[in-house]
Amino acid sequence: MIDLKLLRESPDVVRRALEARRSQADLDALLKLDSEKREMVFRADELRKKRNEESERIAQMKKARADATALINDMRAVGEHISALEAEIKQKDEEIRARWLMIPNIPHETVPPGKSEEDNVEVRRWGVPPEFDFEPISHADIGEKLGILDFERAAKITGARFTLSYGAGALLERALIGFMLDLHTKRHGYTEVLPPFMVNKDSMTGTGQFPKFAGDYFVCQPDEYILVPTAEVPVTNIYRDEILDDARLPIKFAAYTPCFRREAGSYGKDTRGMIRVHQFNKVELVKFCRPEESYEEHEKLTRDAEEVLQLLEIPYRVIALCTADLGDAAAKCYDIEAWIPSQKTYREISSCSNFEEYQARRANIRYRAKNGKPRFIHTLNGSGLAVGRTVVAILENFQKADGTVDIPVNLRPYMNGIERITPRQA
RNA sequence: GGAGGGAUAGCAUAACUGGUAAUGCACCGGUCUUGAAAACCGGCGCCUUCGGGCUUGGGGGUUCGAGUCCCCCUCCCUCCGCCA
Repeated sequence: MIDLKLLRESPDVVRRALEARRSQADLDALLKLDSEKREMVFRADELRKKRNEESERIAQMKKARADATALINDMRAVGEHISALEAEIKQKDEEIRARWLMIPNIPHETVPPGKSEEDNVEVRRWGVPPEFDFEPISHADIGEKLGILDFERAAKITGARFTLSYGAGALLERALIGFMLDLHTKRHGYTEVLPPFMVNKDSMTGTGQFPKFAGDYFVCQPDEYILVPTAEVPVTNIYRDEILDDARLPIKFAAYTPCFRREAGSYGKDTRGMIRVHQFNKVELVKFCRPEESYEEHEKLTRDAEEVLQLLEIPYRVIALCTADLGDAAAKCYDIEAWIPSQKTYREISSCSNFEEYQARRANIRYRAKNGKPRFIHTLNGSGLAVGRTVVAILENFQKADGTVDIPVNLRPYMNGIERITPRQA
């Protein structure tokens, strides 16, 4: 949610920012509704002022045992007028909020301008893609040959785009979750949190998924709870409608959750394997910090996520998303992409965003600043990392000609000492 | 699922038969001071066209006027039932 006052006072600044993201949000309609509502609020306030004054007189008259009937009748009419105005204001407010919630965030000045994802900018690269003296195969093929991944039966149990893991495959997921959580809590100072895996609509609205992208998620009937698409939603909403103490900032959480996404509109993309699935595991990093610190914290958060890949010896690059590719809620975003040998390209494995006040305004998360006034906090988050895609990266980058897969050295303690995955004896 | 109790500002506590939210602590600014504490003054939730208006978990209703009376909902607590 952007600052309405900014829109009111500098509409052109907002307009240019939204043009940079190729947004079609109707700012004029919102501005018109806003000024109409403000006019009505002013009129209602004047009437309330009158009613407050006259009510006080009625009380005095009654105390003096004088007849207040005429005044009471007058005030009845004023009360009806106020009620009518209030109903109009409420309706106007709903229209305003509906439009307001659809307006994306304003990109930060350091975000590269662009027309499409083609204009994203590579910021840095780490590691060298491995050379193979054989043709590397996909993680799906590797996993099935090793007997640790079973997409056919996953489809039987549930449907397309689900994963079923056995033995070392299942252990690998669990090991990565533990490895990532330990790294972020012990070395990067995050507090581990295990949130609910279902959330309500207010939480989805708070972080920006609702109402604009409501079709992208799984909703449980009849309660209408939503399966979390990312831990960002439950964890950011921990402090919804709260005012945080300045001394506690920044607050840093690391959370493991499964993530559930409908992946509507991605038919035909990544149909095989576990790159794009309806349910995957992820360790998410979430920060709440003071506005003046959020860009420094954003860089740090990105480095925290990168370190996972470095310790796992997986080559990657960091991309700064351009204005056209930025998610609606983000002011700035880095994607981290891991090298995927079978596709001979880098694929997204983490997305690290600074939302500035956008989510805080929606979720009403504030902190008490040094001057004593409550201010909107800045929220950030990033995958640290997507576990399923990390499994993909390990299987593919560490594959051997004989079909076995080495386990990165730093992960072995979490793999019960296993150094290499060999075919499972079913 | 059933029965009962509760929700007031960051926290804690008030508000006769309805009369327009009081007080303490914490915090911020100021006065005073070498500095600090104490004391005192102001602020301490939101909006404002700067006149004011709104705010007692949320939403309706009654009333000239609702923290207070009525209805619905949410959450928390206690007990019963069910359950991993």
